[in-house]
Formats: sequence, C-alpha cells, structure tokens
Amino acid sequence: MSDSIDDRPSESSEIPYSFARTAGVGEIRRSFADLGPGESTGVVYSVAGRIMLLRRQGKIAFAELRDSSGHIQLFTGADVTENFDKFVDLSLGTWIGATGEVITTRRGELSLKVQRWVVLAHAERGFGDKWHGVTDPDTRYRQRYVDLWANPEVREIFVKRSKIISEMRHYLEGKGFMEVETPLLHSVAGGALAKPFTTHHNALDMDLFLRIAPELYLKRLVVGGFEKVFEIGRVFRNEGISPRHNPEFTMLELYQAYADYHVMMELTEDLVSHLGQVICGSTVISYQGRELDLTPPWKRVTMEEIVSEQLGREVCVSMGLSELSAIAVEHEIFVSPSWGPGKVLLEIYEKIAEHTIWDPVFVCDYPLEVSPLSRDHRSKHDMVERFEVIIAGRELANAFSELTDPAEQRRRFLHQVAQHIEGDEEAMGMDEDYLRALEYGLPATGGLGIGIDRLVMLLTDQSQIREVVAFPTMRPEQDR
RNA sequence: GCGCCUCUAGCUCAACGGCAGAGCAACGGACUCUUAAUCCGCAGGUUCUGGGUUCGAAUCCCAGGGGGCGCACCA
Repeated sequence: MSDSIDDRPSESSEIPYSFARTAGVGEIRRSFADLGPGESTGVVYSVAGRIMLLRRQGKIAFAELRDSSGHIQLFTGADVTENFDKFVDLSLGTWIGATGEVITTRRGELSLKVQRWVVLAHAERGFGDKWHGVTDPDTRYRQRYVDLWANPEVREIFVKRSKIISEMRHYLEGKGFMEVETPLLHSVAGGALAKPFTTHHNALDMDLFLRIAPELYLKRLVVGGFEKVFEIGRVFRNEGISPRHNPEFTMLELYQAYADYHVMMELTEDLVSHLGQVICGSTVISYQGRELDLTPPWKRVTMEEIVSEQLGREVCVSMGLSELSAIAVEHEIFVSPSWGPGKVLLEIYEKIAEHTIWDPVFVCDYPLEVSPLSRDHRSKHDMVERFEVIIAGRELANAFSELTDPAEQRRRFLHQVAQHIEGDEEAMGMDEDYLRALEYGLPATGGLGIGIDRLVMLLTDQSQIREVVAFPTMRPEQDR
C-alpha cells in the first residue's frame, strides 16, 4: 500500500484535468424509467462516479457506477468496450468517467453500454465490506468521506439538511426578512447562558470569545433600523458532548420589530410545519418509530400550568423559595443556595415536565430570574414573555418579547455579573455597548432562536446530533 | 466530569483459559446477461497499549488510550 504511489506514476499522469459529463445517473434513471428488458435506445451519455461493484462474466462485465444522484449499471464487453481487460481489473472505489448508450439488459436492468471510459481517480483504500459497509462509529464520523460511500443513506441526511436550510432562507426572505452576518469573535460573551470558548487576538493583545449567540448584535441591527433580520450561523458553547450536543452547532436567530412573542409563536409553528411539509411531504411525520404531528396550531401552556399538571397540585413562582425548594428536593433536584424561586421552578419543570412532551408545545411565561434578555410579562409579576418549543421531549426553539428598556437591562446585567462573580460560569458579562444601543431606542421586538441541528434530527428521523453534523467534534486521532 | 459496555485481518464478525478463524475486499486464475454473481487458488495479525495472574491469556486482573450508552451540563 505504501509503495503504490511509486508503482503507478504513469497512471497518475494519465488522469485527466476535466471530464465532460453529460448527465447524472439519477437523471438517466428518470428519463428511461419505463424501458422493458433487452432494449437499445440509441441515446449516448457520459457519466462519472465511483465503481462500487464489479462482476466479470468472461468476455463481458457488469459494474455499478455511483454518483451523488444514485447508481446505474455499466455493461461492458470485450467487443464493445475499449481497454476491456483494464476495465475488469479496476479496483472497487475507482472514479471513472464512462461514455455509452443507454440500454436495458436481458434481465431488464437499466445500463450504460460503455464504449469509452477513463480513470478519474484511483482508490488506494477500500470502502469496507460491500454488504455491511462500515459501521464503526469512530470511522464513520472521522472519515465521513468513507461513510458517505459505504452507507448511502447517510448521503440523504446531508441532502435534506441542505434543503432544510435552503427552504428556511427562502421562507424567511418571502416574509420580508433580510439575512445578515454578525461577529463570531466577541469581546463579551452574551446573548445566552453558556460557557464560552476563549481565544486571543495577537495584534490587539486581547482575549476574545467565540460567540455563544448572535442575539445582542442582531438586536443592535434592529436599533439601526433593519426591522426584520435573521442569521443562520455557527455558535460555540464550551460544554459537554452528548448524543444531543456538539460544541459548535448551527442556530437560526431572527428578530422582528413591532412584534411580540405571540407573533413569534405563529411564525415558529408556520415555519416548522412548512418545513415538515416540504421535506417530509406532510406535517405529520414519523420520528423514532412514533407519529409526530407538526400541524398548527400547536398547544400553548404556561410553565406553571404544565408543572402543576405533572405534580397534581397548584404550583407558581409566587409561592416562594422555601416551598418550591421543598418540591424540588422531593424530586431529587439539587438546589443551590444562590438560586431564587424562578430558577428552582425552571429546574422542576425541566426535570419532571419537559420529557413528557411529544407533539409540539409552546411552554410559555418563564421566570424573570432566568431570562435576562426578555421583557417583563405584561400581566404577571416576576415573569417574562418568553416561550420554548418542546418537541419529542427536547427543546427546539427559544423566543421572547425582547427587553427594550435600557435601565432594566442594566439591572439584569448587573445581576448576571454578580452571579458570575459567585461562580456561575454561564452568567453573562456586562455589555455597555449593547446598553448604549438600547438607549438609542429599540422598539417592541420579537426574537426567535431555533437549533438547526435538532430541527434536522427531527426531520430526518435521527436520534443523534452526530448523524446530522458532517464532521462532529472528536478528540484528535492518536498515532496512525 | 461520574457510571456501565466495548476494542480481534482493510471491512463485517467468530473463537470466551488450551494451535487466532470465517465471509467480503485485495492478489492469481476460470466463466458472454450479472444483481452482495459463482467457482478454484493464494495471501493477510503487536487480538488498542503497557503491566500482572497462570504451565499456558484475544479470553482473567490492574493502569492508560479510542469509541458507544446513561447521568450531569446545555440547545
């Protein structure tokens, strides 16, 4: 293997710099779907892809050529195909370009009767067992380029991921939203409660954080007069890796001036059900063997209601810290002395209620204490106008009526800073420029964030985030 | 970070204290309509690494490394 490069210098020099492909194999399959057995069409195409199977039968041979659109059989014979002896000698995995007539074989298999062919790349390594493929997760995630050939269904997930994001853009632009880009390097880690990655800028000699959310910059753009903005981009959180968490993941965040969280609910259920319809062909989809109904309108409940329902007794944030803490302890929830009643209520909710939800639910009205960027609820004391969307027991989206009052935002930041000093690594820092922006005036604004990876998991029926991220974060390989 | 499981040929897997094996891939050969083609032949190993127990270790024990699952954290 290691000396193979020296073995064929001449072959490498014969690799062409381009190949004039005239069709993808999927296109040919669609055009000639109705041919009977043993037909010749007189139509000639040039295709390109990898040889994935090769069956020799004396002076003829059959090969399976696969490209990104599917696979087609190549029919070759000593009397029809140039360099037939070399063709049957090809290793599985070799990229070739082939030109020939569309035919069907006696058994009715749509094939290309190859007249000319050329090697486009040699495969010095094999793609694993032709029946079992490659199943080792380590190999699959580290060498996705192998996984994509060895396990064709993997390809479909990434095609769908691309369509989901593309359709999302199309949908939002259709609603008058403008796509923007904001910094990934932040001098203050804000916009979410999470531990940031730290990096360093040499020329400025300053530490910077990889963003944990684009939120504060997007709202600055609303202050600047862009009324409907969105960003689809990577965010980074320095936390554990799990089947549902990758340290870098993709979020959609959008902001709409003059809107509140009720508008965000309508937008969310319309967007997600639309994506279900486009990607899965229905707003009723199948997830992990179970039916899941994305059809709007989605159920709306308050956090206090759903917790009360699960506990079988009335629970609200105003019942006070000691009583809520007692309930938490009853359910084996750790309660930190620094927590107020709002945080305790959130913990109870996450422990006992969140996982019980299957079909989409808007869980509304969060404690102010755990929502430093959300606007006070217009009728409930110590609560904010915020909701999360829970689907299949997981948080998919987070949204609120944005806090617009600079003085109140300053108080919230100060509280966060105090929390940080007390050891809460996820608490936000003070962002003076953001406060200054609010002082110029932010109108009523609705904001929404959707975890794209989890949305893709939902619409592609995957239970692990690593299946929808092409190159998930992994430890570096040891010596190989 | 903690707990449980796992790592054997390029790939998929056997052997579970007694000679490290099979199928596929690779390599050599036969075959003019195959569909994971078939048939014949040949080759392929630091059983993740390092210690230990034992007459004898892929197998049992300890430590380390990779991976998976669960918990914790979060989206």
